[in-house]
Amino acid sequence: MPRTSGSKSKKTVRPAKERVRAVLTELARLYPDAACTLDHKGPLQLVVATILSAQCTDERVNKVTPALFARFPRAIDYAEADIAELEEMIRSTGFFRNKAKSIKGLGAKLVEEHNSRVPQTLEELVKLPGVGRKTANVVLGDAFDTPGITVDTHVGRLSRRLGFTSQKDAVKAEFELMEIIPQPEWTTFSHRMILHGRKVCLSRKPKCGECTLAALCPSAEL
DNA sequence: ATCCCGAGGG
DNA sequence: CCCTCTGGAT
Repeated sequence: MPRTSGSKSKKTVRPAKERVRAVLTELARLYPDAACTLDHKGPLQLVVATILSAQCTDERVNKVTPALFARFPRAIDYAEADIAELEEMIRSTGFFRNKAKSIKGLGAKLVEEHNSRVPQTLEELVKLPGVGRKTANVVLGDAFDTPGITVDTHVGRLSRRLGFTSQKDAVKAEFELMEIIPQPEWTTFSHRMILHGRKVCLSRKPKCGECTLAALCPSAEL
């Protein structure tokens, strides 16, 4: 079915290719070693850490995961976990009841349907309890080396400020970004945008004065 | 008061 | 589309 002229879907004006390239180059210079900042070993720990990271800083997640991973090393351990104990161990990350239920359900589903392994496709990952598109992309990129753009709060905000997209919807933004960012750079792009969002392009008070992307940024206020 | 690497449900 | 779930930091 062809798209009719009356479509109300908003299409972001595509940014100039040279400007996109210049932003990517500067991000690479600023954050050459950008990588996942959630402490983890292996896909299972990464999924759990990423579920915990919802509306919570990575720093705080990293404070609860050592004890958590030691207490529940395998998928079956989460599946059999006492929900109250699990809740208590992750309480400080917020949304602890939802997260505990998700993680226990995650363990159960991995055992029952995935041979206790974390699946490696977006479609399967998204069907796991507590795993949405953002979490799935993190796992694909950081555990399975599959390119993916993780549109979290930072990537969404910075992409809009940079004029890379106007979409507030994370999935729409992700698709628009995939069209302007070369695929091999999707994962590092996400990490670099997140780091820049945490250090410079802050949500409330962006530090445009000390931002080396300001000359390339249509939202910069100096 | 607002934000942090969201997801699920109505 | 909206709302709710939660604690910690600024």
